[in-house]
Amino acid sequence: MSGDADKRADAAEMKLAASPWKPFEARRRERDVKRGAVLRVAVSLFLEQGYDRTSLNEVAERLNITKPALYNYFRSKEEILVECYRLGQEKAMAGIERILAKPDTGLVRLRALIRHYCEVMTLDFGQCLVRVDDHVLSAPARDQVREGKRLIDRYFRDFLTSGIEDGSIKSCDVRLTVFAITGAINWVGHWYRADGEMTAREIGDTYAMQLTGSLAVEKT
Amino acid sequence: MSGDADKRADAAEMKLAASPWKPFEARRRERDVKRGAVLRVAVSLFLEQGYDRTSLNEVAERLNITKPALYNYFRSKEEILVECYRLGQEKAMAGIERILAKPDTGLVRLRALIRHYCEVMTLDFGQCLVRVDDHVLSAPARDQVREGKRLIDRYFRDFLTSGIEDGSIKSCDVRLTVFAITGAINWVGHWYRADGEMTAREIGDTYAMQLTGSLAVEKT
Amino acid sequence: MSGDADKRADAAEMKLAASPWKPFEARRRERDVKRGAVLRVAVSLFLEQGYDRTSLNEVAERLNITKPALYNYFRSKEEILVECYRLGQEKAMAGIERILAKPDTGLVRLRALIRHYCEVMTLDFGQCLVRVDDHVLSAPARDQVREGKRLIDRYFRDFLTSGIEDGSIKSCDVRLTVFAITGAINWVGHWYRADGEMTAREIGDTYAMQLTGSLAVEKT
Amino acid sequence: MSGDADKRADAAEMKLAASPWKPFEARRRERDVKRGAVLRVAVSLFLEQGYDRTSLNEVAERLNITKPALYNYFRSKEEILVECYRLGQEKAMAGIERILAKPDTGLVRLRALIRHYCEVMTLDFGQCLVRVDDHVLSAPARDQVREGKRLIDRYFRDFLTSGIEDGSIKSCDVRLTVFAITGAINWVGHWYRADGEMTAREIGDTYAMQLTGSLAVEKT
DNA sequence: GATGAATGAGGATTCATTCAT
DNA sequence: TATGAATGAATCCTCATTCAT
Repeated sequence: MSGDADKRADAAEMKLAASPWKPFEARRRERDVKRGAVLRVAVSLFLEQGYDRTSLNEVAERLNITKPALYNYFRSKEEILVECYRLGQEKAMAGIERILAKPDTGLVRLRALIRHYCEVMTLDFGQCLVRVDDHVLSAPARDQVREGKRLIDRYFRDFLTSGIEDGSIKSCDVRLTVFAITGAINWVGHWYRADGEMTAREIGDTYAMQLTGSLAVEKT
Repeated sequence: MSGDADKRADAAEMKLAASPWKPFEARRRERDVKRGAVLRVAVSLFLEQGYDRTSLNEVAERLNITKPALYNYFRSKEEILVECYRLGQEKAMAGIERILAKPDTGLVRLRALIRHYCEVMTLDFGQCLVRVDDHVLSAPARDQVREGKRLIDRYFRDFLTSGIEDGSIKSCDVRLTVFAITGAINWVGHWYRADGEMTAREIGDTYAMQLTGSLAVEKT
Repeated sequence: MSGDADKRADAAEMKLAASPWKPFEARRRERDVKRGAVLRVAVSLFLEQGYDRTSLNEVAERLNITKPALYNYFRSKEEILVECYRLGQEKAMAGIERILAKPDTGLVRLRALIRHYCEVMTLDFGQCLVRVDDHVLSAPARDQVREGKRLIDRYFRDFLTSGIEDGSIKSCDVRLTVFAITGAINWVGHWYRADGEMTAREIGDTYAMQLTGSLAVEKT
Repeated sequence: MSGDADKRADAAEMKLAASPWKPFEARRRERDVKRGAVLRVAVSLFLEQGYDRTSLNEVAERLNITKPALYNYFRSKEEILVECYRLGQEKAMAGIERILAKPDTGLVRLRALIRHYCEVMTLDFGQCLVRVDDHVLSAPARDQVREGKRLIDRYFRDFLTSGIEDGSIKSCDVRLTVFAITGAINWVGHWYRADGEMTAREIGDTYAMQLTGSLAVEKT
């Protein structure tokens, strides 16, 4: 029965026994796990109490480590927040890439984006994007974060514009319309409760239709 | 009948009219002016840099006074912020009262409220409502502020509901719809620039129609 | 019926009517009354909360005036305290002078002083002497106050010494004995309560005998 | 039998014995030493200048550290003072326990307590009990401190009472007598100078006899 | 990798005191 | 004489960050 599997286990054991240093890969993995844990705890506290009111001590305490230990994973408190923002934007971008992967009318894409973004807004990292004021960041970090936000915003605009061009969406003031849509769905990040009556999916589906209701060109 | 006594009374009245009251009134007026100036400077800095990043020193400096002088007008930094919130809410409520003053359908009222709220969102005190995270407040102050926010929200809900009842608005998920509308117009507070291409009025007019576009019952 | 009384009233009225300035004497008297009121309120607060924890604002508030008004009667907070000390010492000295006025043995005088000092310790100004730490004073003021305390202490010592000389008191370590006596009666200032079970007089009578019990030369 | 495994275990044990425990113990010890140093410096300054006039900066300066470093050892200035009080009370209680350890008449015990308490009054932490006004403490801290004072006072009362019961002390007004005794010896904390002519022991011996002179039942 | 200790910077708040009115 | 306003000084405390171990 035993065979390769056993051999591999043995090898692993020997390596472990032979050296107190875990294999390189494992160590990096472990490190990433811890980094992730810091971010999850941090973002949750930032949302709960605000960035400035959250001390690194509190973050560390919830992780059962000490404050300076955090500096093994992040260079500064600001870097932690920037990472939180980045993770939120990454989630958003992941969806956008999926949408871009297959050809569709602007309207369909816009609706898909709304649906996706609503789901992002139900995640801590997503809410971070709209609930933690980026004024707390230094100018360069703020610029970087805003650049990310602008990038996402541009897809809303692009999808709307291309929808008008391909005839799936009525002509309208693009800028104002995008603001209305993003405003409505950003707001989800403020009122959504995991234990509420609507799931992220339901909210997304509803808003996808409702927010584009008066934009869609009627199919005849 | 009259005589010396009267004369003395007259003299007193004149003196009273001329002097002891005016100074008092003037004093109070001057005080209120200064209080107002503090609030205007403060809210502007809060929006610019965030509440926690704004020190009372900065506020005082811009007013050409010293930090402790602020304590003549406010008991604490928190009280300053609470007043800013209150002023924003007051502006909103003033419009609501005007709307309530004359009878109208729910749809008309809702549109009027959107228009009005958009204008509020172009004012510093209005933007304060949506751009300064109320987590910086102590629990009791926060409760008070949130109560005010809820009050305003309720009118959106009321107008929408009564619109459905009076037939001017189509049946819909009230809660979600109100969130969409308020989200969209709260967002104005984030992107509006006084030197932008659209006036407050134009934004309000556009949103009043656009955000209710798919809700309005078509007149036949 | 009326007569002198009326005339006097008239005269008073005329003076008042004729000039807004009250007669000089009356003004000084009024001023002293107010000064006294300030001191009474102040000492009471000092005892209640400690000197440093008592702000002039509190003093003023209890008098229904404003803080700067106090500066009409005193040059500084310190002066207020110094006056309180002085009044306490004055009370003590008044008794001492009465004792010195009539010839008596050292023992009788010492007992009289104990009785008297116990009563002083039941007054606010008296308690001030032992309950308000004179460290709060500037060096010169402190020296002045301490000089006063030393003066009083010296009479305890003098009476004791002369009692030994005149044979009414047994020989003993004067310094230590005086410390024991003054310690015991100063302590009254800490525990005495006006609503307690013993009157100032009873405490004084008891201590006068008890504290000199082992000192008195038995009469045969 | 044994071999490499054993050797490794031994090595581990030695390391454990030699290093991880010692550092820990040493750390804690060092920490306690520093905490103690803070308290000694603090109490000395409190006595010298009064609590409110002593800034944490001064305390830190005398220790050659910076102000915030103090917060590694104490949570607040108040906690420092409370600890000072506690140490003083601890000294007093230690003596009381020694007295309680062996059976004796009330008179003997009372005299022993007086002797002991006099010595406590020559220590900074002891003087702190009577020279630092506890009004500077917050209500809860004050209650705690006063509870400690009451505890000690009770032993004076108990010893006196039991002395009356066992016939070693004459009947007397217990409350007033205890006040006289404690007043006299608390006062030691105010006038004692380390460089004075009497040692703590001499003062204690003298007071132990003198303050109970008129109370003791004559042995026949 | 993790810790305890220490630091420097900064901020809100209090308060005695002064001054123009 | 009394007041409102303003000030400057001082204090406690918090916190991100660093460093030796």
